[in-house]
Amino acid sequence: MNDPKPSAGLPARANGPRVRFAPSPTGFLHVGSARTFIFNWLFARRNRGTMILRLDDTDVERNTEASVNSIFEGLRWLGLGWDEEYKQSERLGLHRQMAEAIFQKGLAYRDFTPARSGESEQSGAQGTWLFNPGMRELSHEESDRRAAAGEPFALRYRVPRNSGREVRFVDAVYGAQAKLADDIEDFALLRSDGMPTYHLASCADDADLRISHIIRGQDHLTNTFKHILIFEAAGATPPQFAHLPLLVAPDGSKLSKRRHGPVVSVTTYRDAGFLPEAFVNFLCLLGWSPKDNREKMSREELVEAFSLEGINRANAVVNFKEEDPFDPKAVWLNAEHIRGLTVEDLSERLLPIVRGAGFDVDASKMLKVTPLIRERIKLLRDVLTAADFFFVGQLPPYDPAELIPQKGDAAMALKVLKHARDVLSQTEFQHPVLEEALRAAAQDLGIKTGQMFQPIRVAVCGRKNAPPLFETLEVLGRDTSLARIEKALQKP
RNA sequence: GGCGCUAUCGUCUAGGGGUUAGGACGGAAGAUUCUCAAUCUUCAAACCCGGGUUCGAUUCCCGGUAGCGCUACCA
Repeated sequence: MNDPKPSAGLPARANGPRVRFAPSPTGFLHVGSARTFIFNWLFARRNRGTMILRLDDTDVERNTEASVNSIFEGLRWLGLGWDEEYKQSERLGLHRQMAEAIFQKGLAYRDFTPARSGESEQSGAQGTWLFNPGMRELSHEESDRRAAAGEPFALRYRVPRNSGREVRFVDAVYGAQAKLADDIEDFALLRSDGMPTYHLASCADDADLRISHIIRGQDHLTNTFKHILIFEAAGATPPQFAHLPLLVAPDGSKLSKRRHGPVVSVTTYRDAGFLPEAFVNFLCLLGWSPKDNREKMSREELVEAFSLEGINRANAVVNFKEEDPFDPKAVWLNAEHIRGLTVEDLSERLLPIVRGAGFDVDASKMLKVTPLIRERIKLLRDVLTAADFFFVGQLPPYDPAELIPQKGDAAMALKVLKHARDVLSQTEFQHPVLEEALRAAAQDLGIKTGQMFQPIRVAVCGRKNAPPLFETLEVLGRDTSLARIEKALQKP
């Protein structure tokens, strides 16, 4: 059921770049992860490369099936697809092989120190735990003996000490990077239960899958030095790296479910009525720019314009508020994309939402309502508040005072509605005809058109702000319109 | 603490040794209009600080500050 979907865009070339999105299934699909996926996908499509989805599920403790489902659900909604799919937990043999090879070369050592219990870390307030000489310098004999005796151990990379060695790489976004090996700790390759760590598994798979470009969050920028060391120890050529600035909350902190709630989950945007293409567009503009002032861009335009050079280096704020959970620009872009949809397309997307809310509406009715609200909704779900009166038999109660027109009184409202009833009962319910008839009616009564239309609008829609009156009447039809006017006549 | 990264309007960003520092969202005002929306016009709004280099720095260099990241047998 989780089959990779065929990707859109140019077909991949056999010798094109290979990129991967490698989420760890420990939660729902995060907006930051979605953006990373999108940038990888864009890069792959732009360069006729291959997009790979790899579940980095080596943390048995925290992985959940629900999370795997949530990630697929989110990715499916984005509708971008991928070409190959792997699960890290099914490749453990490969990881252990690489660990063993590194160990055989003497570039890693067994660490018999018992694992630190979760909380009690933060030990060396004075300095970093770079390495433990006792374990690092353990003799082969003793190391073998203790291992043979079944004592558990973690396998650690033997990072060069006092060698003056600098580990370097060139990041496509952040430029030349260098770090003294002395500042890199002896990180773990294998846990004492034999499971590979993220660093090992990730590098082993990247090498094995012939990943050419690693495009991922900037939180991995400093980890990359360790990865270079691993690739080197395994005799593999490191891929190219491109780190992405992070998405952060308005206060600059990183987005977290606990602190910021559902706005960090992709499904929240889907459920609120974002168009996937608008959401993708929005995310692209966070930390990347086409540099030509374009904002609204289609998928094709994004693919065409995308390049690593356009990626920015500073973190980007997702500008949400407590009262206003979505970034205003995301909402605006969504409205922009909605307006760009054909009536048929929009109507089809609206229908399930309207039905889901309990309204009994058929496709042809929806198709007639859609053009009246297309420019009035920002999120798909807005259809429920913008067009509800089209879908109900009876209007919910409203304040009769609303029927009174500007600079008018209850008597005028009454006069207008009575006249409207008479006119509408013998007018063809068709937009231009209705307009002509009602304008004439206003003239008859010697009032302004606004004063004429407003009471009718409220009587028929139950509110002051609504789509244009004549189109609305046409869609509503004579029976419903007259019944509602009749009902309004009982009110004041 | 150590190491690394970053710094242009409130937010997303363009730019780059000499510019009226550009665009967009949001905000304000106005036009249009049967209300709302859409659309159009206008306005307010920014180069973190301090030193250099230079005839000239927002731009280049250094320092500071602030923010973020890594510093787990998480990823």
